[in-house]
Amino acid sequence: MEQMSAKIQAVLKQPSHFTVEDVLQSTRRVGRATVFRTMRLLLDLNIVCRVLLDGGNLHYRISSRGHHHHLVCNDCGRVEDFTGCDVEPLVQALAAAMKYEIDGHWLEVYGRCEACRLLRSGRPESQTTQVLSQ
Amino acid sequence: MEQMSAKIQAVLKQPSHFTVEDVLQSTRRVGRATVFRTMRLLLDLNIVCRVLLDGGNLHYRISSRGHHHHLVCNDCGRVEDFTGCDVEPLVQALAAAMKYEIDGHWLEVYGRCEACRLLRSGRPESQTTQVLSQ
DNA sequence: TTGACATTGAGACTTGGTGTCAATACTATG
DNA sequence: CATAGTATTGACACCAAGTCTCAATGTCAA
Repeated sequence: MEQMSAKIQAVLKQPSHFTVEDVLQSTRRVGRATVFRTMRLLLDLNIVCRVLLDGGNLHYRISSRGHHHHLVCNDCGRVEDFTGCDVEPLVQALAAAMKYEIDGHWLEVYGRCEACRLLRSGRPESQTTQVLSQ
Repeated sequence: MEQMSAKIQAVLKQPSHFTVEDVLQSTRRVGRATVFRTMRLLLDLNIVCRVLLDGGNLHYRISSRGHHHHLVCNDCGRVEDFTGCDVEPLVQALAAAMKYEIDGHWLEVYGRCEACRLLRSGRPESQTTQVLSQ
């Protein structure tokens, strides 16, 4: 269990968000299974979380601990956490209306960050603006 | 393109939510590729949508057309659409705060429906109550 | 009839993830 | 220190979901 810290260090050095494949690339000599095992562990420990990118790909991301959501820039891929989410009252109302007991929810918001918006004027065209949830 | 209607009929006869594998089971003699192609088409046409189940599995579901979200019962797997979602103001506030231009969002809510809640007293134990987004 | 084009199914391939298992590393404990 | 017992590892086979390719078949219009 102490051995693992090296790998964990490597994982934590990853940029904003990444796939297991990215981790494998950057830390040679670590087995796939080990990386997946480590990711599962880190997920359980709330040290990383998963981001559902527009288009449906799941990436990993160093988590800001605790319940939060993601704001994803579809152009540059940047991901921001936001914690001050006011979905709770909404979810509570829903629970009451539908007579559900709510365990949790999952919210991702997609758009374009300021930098990308400013750059956009002179850009060829944004590839995919189609949103998953439609 | 007219040929496809038979397959589409078969797909539309599926229960609440389903996987491509389910479709393959129920409509013998249709190729995997064809089912995936058809699903993609139906997604584009907003005739089906995808549901992210707790645990991370993506299922398909006949869509109630237009923007909506899902309320998923983790016990029986029942899925309810809800359209009157008031996420918009929240998303707008977020957009302003973060200076993002918002394209869309994805929201799933997980819990236990009334029927399952009533049944629960005499039940062994609910297997996984761990929620994706944590 | 025939040629152009669309649609299909088989099957290879990719990606993300799990399960198995023998080999190695670590940790007592005598 | 030797060594038995347990944990962790990496290689590899496997699985599920989805895409790509391609030859075969179907459809349609001239």
